Amino acid sequence: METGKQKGAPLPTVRRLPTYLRLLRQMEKDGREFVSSTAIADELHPESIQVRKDLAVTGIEGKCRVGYPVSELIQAIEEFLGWDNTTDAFLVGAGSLGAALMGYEGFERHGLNIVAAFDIDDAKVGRPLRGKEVLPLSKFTDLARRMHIRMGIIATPADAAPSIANLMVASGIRAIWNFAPAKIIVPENVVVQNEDLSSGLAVLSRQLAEILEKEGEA
Amino acid sequence: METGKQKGAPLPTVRRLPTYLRLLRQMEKDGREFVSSTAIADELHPESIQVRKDLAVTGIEGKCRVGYPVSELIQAIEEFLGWDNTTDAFLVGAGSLGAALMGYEGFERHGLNIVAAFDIDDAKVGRPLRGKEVLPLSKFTDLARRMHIRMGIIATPADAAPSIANLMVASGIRAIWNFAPAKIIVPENVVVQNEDLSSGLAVLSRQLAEILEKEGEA
DNA sequence: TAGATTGTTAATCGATTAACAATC
DNA sequence: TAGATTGTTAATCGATTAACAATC
Repeated sequence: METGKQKGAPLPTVRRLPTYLRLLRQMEKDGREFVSSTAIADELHPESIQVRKDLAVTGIEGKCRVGYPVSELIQAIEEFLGWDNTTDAFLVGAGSLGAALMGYEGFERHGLNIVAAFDIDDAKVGRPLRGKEVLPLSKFTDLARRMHIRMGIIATPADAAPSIANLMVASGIRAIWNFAPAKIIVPENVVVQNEDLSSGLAVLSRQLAEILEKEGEA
Repeated sequence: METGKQKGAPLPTVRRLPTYLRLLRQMEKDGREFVSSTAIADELHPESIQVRKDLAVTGIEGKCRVGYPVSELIQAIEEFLGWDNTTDAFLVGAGSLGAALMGYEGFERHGLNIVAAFDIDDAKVGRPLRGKEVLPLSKFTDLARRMHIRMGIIATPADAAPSIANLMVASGIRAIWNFAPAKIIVPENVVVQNEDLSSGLAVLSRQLAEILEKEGEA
């Protein structure tokens, strides 16, 4: 019996896998059967050694002088990420961000299927959002239980996020994708991925300030 | 004369600064004048030492037995990130993601002002998006030059992203916030921040798969 | 065979965490 | 003073990169 998270693949590796997957699918479509780590690196990062280390987590072995079998690699990455089966998800917050997420075509390729959207605002309930009816929040728990929903997406304003998270946990949700800039607290057996836009903007703003500063000096 | 990026603050620290900023602004509103690293850590992460290390990059010194001056810290973080002045940005791609970004209220607090949206699709041009008219892509360069726009946001489908990036660079844009899942190539004096949703989803999916697997075994 | 490529083992690098002296 | 808190210096940890033997 293990306690805590048993060390699997490094997190940065997991984050890079979707990029490999995208490239590999393109290559498969182009009829390519094998690809070397250097060929992948040429397209994505400069270092092939990182590609080999990353791909090692899938368990797929490459062939000397030939490279990795493209189709097997695709399958293995999908399986590793749990993207080989579709995961149904409920989304809360039928605002513009919610609409964008509902409409994102890429998710189906990632095994994600947002089956329903909920909102606490009666004005939004009942109206269709991206072809699906927006449901009242009061129906969340019952539906989530009946449909065995495991994943929840929070696209509400920040102040609503903590209580929505509680609702999700109470409804049997085990993974929460949180787009609200708020801390949410969940039990040990629930996982959270925070998607905070301001982090990325901070990095970009800082870098922009740096290059402009440098040029100002020069 | 330095070549390459001169080592500033660690990237993870920069990514955490907006979270501190949010908390500090709340505390300022509550009338708090000083805050200790342990008090911040209690709200955000478990370790106060990381807070102290992170805040050190701002140059603000705390007082023993008292903590850090809240208002000074807010100002210093804003200045560090270049959020003390407003940055005007152009957005390309007037789809649902573009609409969500245009409408995100949080950006004004981060010194970001999306002043115009562009689209290559004539059907979208002319119609208002979040209160601003959508302009034809053909006007991008001229307007960007005249308004001295430094930041561009790509919210187009993946296949359009590389050429939009080229357009932005040619128009004097120096920082690109890329929401399309595509690699874009820019010259050395331009910075890019890729915001790839699939990375976050990969982490979440993998973790969900792990906990469900673990329970299945148990 | 020669050479390209993988995968393993070791070295480096950077960030986090720990220890502790300094200070009010 | 005693104790809380900072900031510095050192230790640990984890990821990336390098070196190189194994293989086809």
